Amino acid sequence: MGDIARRTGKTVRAIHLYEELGLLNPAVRSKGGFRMYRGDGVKRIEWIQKLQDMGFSLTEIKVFLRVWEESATAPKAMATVREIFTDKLRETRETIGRLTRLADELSESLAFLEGCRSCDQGQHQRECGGCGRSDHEVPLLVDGIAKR
Amino acid sequence: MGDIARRTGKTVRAIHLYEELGLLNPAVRSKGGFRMYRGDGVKRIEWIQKLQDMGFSLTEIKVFLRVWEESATAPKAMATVREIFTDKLRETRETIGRLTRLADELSESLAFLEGCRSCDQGQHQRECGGCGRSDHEVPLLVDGIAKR
DNA sequence: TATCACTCTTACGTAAACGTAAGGGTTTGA
DNA sequence: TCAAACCCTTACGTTTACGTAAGAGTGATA
Repeated sequence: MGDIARRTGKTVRAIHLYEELGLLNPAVRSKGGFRMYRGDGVKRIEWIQKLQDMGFSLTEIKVFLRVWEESATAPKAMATVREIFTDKLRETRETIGRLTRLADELSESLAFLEGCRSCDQGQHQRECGGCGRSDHEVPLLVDGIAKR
Repeated sequence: MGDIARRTGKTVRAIHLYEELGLLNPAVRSKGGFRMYRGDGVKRIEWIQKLQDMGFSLTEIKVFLRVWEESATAPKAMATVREIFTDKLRETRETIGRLTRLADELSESLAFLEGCRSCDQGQHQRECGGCGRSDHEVPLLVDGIAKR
């Protein structure tokens, strides 16, 4: 157990949870009741991890597996998987787009803040945003700070 | 109140929460005790929203504001802001990188799944992953499903 | 066989960001 | 002035993905 936990970077508790939720089939037990995992288990846990990274919740993963199990034939099963992955791919790309725009905003704000380097040491913080030192408008990310 | 809530897309409860947390200064009240907001308030809420989108928690935003308020001089205040934004920009780019890699994996998996279209209607789902129809290895995203 | 590190089950705890309900005033427009 | 639509405060509820503690058994090693 601790073995697989270390190898997957998950805690023992987390792995127990996955089993409780039905994401991971109960492992073979030693006579004493200890869980004994093999490669399959590790792969499944890494799979779960990847889906989590992509933004799937454990509940969604559960549904994923149920749908899979309920698909009788192979082509149907894989068609379902394709559908799920296609959706997630679109979603992931949207997220990347949003984050890219936010990164751009951050860059712009940082560029604006460069102008603050030439500000008087004596200026009080409350003057920020109203100094008129820059030609550009104060970006929302900066302006929002000074607002009450 | 409902007015500003609609305009920012937040719920009344959320805005109350921001005030409770000290992210939003208590608004001017009507004689009856109703909160009356103006442009500043809206801007602040939009600012909070943007930071949330970038992955700041409300607690982090709180710290952000406290640090700002404690910076006596304007140049110091803005230097702090630069630092926070620089960190977040790096972090955001890392996230974009991770998501991009995941999107690539999704694409690969989808490409692999294309091969499943030519699968026999009669094949049972349990055969999936072991059909040998593809030259490529089964990607983890697909292989993990069949693992127990 | 004694021991020490592990593991088991059970079950309550936690942080985030609100949701929701209760009981009771406030605005405003007809 | 009356009703409908809002808003106020207080406070408990909700979901997610585990964390943590308790009490007890297990495995491997010396």
